Amino acid sequence: MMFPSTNKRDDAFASELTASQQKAVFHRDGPLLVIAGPGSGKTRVITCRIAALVSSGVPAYNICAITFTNKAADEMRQRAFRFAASAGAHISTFHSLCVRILRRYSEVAGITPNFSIYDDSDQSKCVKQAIVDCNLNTTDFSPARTLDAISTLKNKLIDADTFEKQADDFFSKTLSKIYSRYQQILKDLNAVDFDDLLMKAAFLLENNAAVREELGSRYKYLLIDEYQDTNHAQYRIAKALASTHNNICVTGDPDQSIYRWRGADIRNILDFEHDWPNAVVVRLEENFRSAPCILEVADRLIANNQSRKEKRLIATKPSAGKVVIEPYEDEVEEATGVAENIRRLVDEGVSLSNIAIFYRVNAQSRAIEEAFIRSKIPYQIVRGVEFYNRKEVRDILAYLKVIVNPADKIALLRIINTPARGIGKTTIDKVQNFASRCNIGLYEAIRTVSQISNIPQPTAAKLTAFLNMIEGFRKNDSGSVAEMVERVFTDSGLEKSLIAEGAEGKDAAANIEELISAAAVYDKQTETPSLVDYLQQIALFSDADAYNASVERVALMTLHSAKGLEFDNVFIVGVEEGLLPHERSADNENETEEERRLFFVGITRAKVNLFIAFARYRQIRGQTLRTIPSQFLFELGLTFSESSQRNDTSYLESTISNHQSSIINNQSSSLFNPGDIVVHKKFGIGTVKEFADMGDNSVITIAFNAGHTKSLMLKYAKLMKL
DNA sequence: GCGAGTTATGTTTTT
DNA sequence: CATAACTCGC
Repeated sequence: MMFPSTNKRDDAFASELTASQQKAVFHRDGPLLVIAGPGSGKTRVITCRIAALVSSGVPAYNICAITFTNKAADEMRQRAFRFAASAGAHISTFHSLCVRILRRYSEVAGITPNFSIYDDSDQSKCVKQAIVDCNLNTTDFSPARTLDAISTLKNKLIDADTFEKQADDFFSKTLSKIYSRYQQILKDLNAVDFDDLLMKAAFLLENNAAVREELGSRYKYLLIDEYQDTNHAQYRIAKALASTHNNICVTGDPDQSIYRWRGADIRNILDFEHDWPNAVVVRLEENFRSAPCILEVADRLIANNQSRKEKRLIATKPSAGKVVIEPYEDEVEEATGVAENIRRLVDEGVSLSNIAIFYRVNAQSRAIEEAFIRSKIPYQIVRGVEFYNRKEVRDILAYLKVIVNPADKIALLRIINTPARGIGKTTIDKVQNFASRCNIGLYEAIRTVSQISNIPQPTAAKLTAFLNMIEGFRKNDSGSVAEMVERVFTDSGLEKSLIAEGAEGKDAAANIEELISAAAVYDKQTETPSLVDYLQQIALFSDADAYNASVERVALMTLHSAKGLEFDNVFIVGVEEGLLPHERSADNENETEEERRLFFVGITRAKVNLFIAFARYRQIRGQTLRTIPSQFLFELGLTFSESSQRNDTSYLESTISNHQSSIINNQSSSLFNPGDIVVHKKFGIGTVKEFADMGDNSVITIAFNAGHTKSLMLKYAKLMKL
């Protein structure tokens, strides 16, 4: 059988395709479910499948592959398109596909194609407004929780009208009001949030047969990777797209489902056979990635999940590599230890690009970074959205948004006086009042500023000048995004104001230069570049998209971003109760199981060596806290010391031994005894020197590890005993 | 209208 | 602790 070549690695791989892999790759028509463990080559199977379909006569144009991140899409495109005939297949994420569909069928979808895509800070502003508009206050209705509830509804494809009908209790009724108002606000601003993209596309496909059939015959073969992490909206989109041809192929691993909190519904993959009765099921349980010892611990760990179908990980690699659990005293030593391990690996000839550090929360990256800077280890933090969240970048993007979509009031308010041009709060309020009285948008109101009676002439002139500037940008849109960014930067006065700021502004200006280069890359890579398309694309960027595998740097990322990647050497840090599993999932068994899957995902990224680290003390939000090793560590079936080898407990023992006699004498007669280790909210950890139990008036003397000794009134001191 | 300084507040993971 | 929101003086 001739096998289409995709890339070198795939060639080698193809010549030794297992029987199951062949079955999946060469399956032609009808539904196909690939249940595939980590490292089983499931993404490669999809890539090969695209090529196989093409070589069996299916035009690439008729193939649509959906990946989890833009990065994964890029990679798949690159590999699939090595087999030239595959070029033209549509490969993207669900969200990007929806943007494309909504733009193409904007009229039917009831949306203007230049819509803004709102990120969570924009969303938060809109929902706050919605809450206020409903005569509620944001203390009773927390914007974050409200947004969460709305997001959950949208992911289930329950729109505001439907929810209004089913809301029966007070809370639901209130939420329903906010939801409706929030949607109205978004509509007025010609904006959508992430969930709207899916919801609107799903409704469009379901309610409009013509669109559904047109897209169904365009995408005759639908392939979806990471299917275990799709939500209900994505499920319905997939179902609608595949309803005419039934050629749907999904791959996934229920054990790697880590986005339930975001609406991912594991039933999508579990019920696939039920949904598509004649589905062919292929299981890929062989693992071609990791050393047997790594798979062994992964297997033992995941076996602790109750709600799971048993699945084995079959090792195919020869024995090599190791798994170690390393205890450290605190997060600084942990980071230093990781750095030392890396130095050792480098001495053995390991390339930095073969090393990754995973952590549960982004805040953990700081200690690691500091250690790497000290040890001069080059690293890259995989946080793509961070760049686009910088103030100066957001400012420029807000200009672009207004140029594309003047109805975008959030963006307009951001730039109307940035840089300062004499349009202050009072003026803006006046224009806003006028706008709402006339029932027009803010931008339109500025256009008719002469009609606003109480704005003084000089201020009106400033508003008009601002408007003319934006209109000027709009008229001179050549299509090149880089050119536009550059023009906006200089003509808006932002460049000037940054230069005036001095050193800090210089950094900011450098970031804009970077933005211009990035835009230039976009211009070059896109067939018909446009500002609208550019803005809608970058709105969908994720952290994982920033990972650059080709640079000689250690990669630092969250466990979530690690999905789909692999490294020879993996470090997972902070494996402690409260962090992994995260404290917010402690009271819920389902959530604890998801945390376990997250750890499982992290572990199975490692090809050769796996280093798992935890610290006995950790600074969390400025407080040093005593930690407990994660329950997951004990589930790995390895032996490990619970105290750090380096310092052992000397740090504690030295303080305790000074007071040993008093401990014995006093027994535990009172609340606190000399020698007790306590934590103070502000001063951190310390040792009790003296304690006189006088009920409400007790005074306690503590020698804090920070160096000072303090006597505190017990009733105010809020101490925690360790 | 502007910006510095202060105070409140919220803290997981992300398309 | 880190950032956002807010106050107050210029």
